[in-house]
Amino acid sequence: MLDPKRIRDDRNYVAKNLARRGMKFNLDEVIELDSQRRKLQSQLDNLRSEKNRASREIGLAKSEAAALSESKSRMRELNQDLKNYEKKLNKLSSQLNAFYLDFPNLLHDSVPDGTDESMNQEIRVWGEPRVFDFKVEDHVKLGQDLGLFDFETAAKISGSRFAVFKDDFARLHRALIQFMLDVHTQENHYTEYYVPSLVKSRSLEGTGNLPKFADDLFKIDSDDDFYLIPTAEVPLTNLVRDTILQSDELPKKFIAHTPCYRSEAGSYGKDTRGMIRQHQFEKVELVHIVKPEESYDALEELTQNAESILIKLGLPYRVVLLCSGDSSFAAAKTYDIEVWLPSQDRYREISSCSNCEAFQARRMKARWKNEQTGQNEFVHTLNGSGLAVGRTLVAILENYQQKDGTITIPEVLWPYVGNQQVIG
RNA sequence: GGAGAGGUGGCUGAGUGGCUGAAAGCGCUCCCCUGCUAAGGGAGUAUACGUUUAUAGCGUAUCGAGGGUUCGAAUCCCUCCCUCUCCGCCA
Repeated sequence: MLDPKRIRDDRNYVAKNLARRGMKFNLDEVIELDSQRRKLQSQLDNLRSEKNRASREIGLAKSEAAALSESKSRMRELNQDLKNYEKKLNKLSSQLNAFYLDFPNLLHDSVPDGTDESMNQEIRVWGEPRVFDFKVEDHVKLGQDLGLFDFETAAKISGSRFAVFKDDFARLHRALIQFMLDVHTQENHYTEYYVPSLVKSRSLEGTGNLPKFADDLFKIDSDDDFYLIPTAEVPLTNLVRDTILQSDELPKKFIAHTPCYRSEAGSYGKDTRGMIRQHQFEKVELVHIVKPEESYDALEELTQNAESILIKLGLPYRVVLLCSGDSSFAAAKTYDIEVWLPSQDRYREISSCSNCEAFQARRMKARWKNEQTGQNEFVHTLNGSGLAVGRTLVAILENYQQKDGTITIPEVLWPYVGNQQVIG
């Protein structure tokens, strides 16, 4: 959510910035509604003030019957007025709120203009894509030939966009999770959390997934208002919802491994083969809660933390800065990390690291006590994958494949798979 | 699922219809006193919105949430949510 004060005080900048995302937003209406709301509120406050004063007087002059009945009739009038004003105010407020929830975050000035993915800016490249002296296979063929992937059975059980791994792949998959958690907690100083995979809509509203992107989510069909999380960013960031943190508690660095569930509505035909795009996948998620002045340093740190996993695994990747049109709703600035996939002869997203500034914090009332100003101010929140486990597995299969169809396991994982060095 | 108890400020905990945004204690901050330490004295210490040059002042709202009774609700009534205890069931 944007700062309502900023919308009215700095409307030209806000309008220009929102336009960079390539969408139309009705600022004028919001500003008009907001000014109506404030006017109405102060009228209402005045009425309430009068009411409070009158009822205090009645309390003091309880015995004088004449004054009493006069006051009481005045009170009835007042109450009638109050009801009307309250009704109006509620209506206005919910209208306004709907607008506020609908606006995406303002983009940081360093974000390049652009309409789509093709206009993202390459920031750095790490590693050399391996040169193969044989025909490379994609992860699906590799896994199926080794008998360790089973998409048909997955489809039987759950339909399309699900996977079944077995044996060495199941173990490698688990090992990756363990490895990522260990690196981030031990070397990068994240605090590990175990969190719910089912969350209330309020939590999703806090991160910006609701109300706008309900179609991307799986909702539990019960009376409980539960959704499956699309990412651990949701429960992790909501750890600080409705709190006021002391300045010495910041920065906070959270990590959790969770399954992630996405409906992938609207992605029909995209990545239908294999396990690039699944309804369910595992992810290790990083979240930072920081003071505003530190958030852009934190974004660099977070991104490098995610990159460190790929470096250790020896997987070539690049970092791109998302352009205005490709940046997500809650983000002010996002770096995607893309890993090299030999079968596709290109880089594919494996992590997305975003600074949401105060956007999520304002929605979830996550604040800190700024001792300099004596004020409670909104924290900045950041999140990034560290990494998407399924896609990491894909990258390992493809980049470490050998001519005979077997897979070499990266050395850093050996301790996690009983020193196994080759699959197949 | 059955039975019961309860949700008040950073914490503990008073408060059953009227200057109660809320006693008291603890904690915390500042000041005073004391040679250090300990003890003591005083002041302050929720959040949001509106108004405002103002982190001054003023107004309003908030005692789990919503609704109702009343001139007036933390206090009475209803609904819901949550927590705890015991029993059952289950991972």
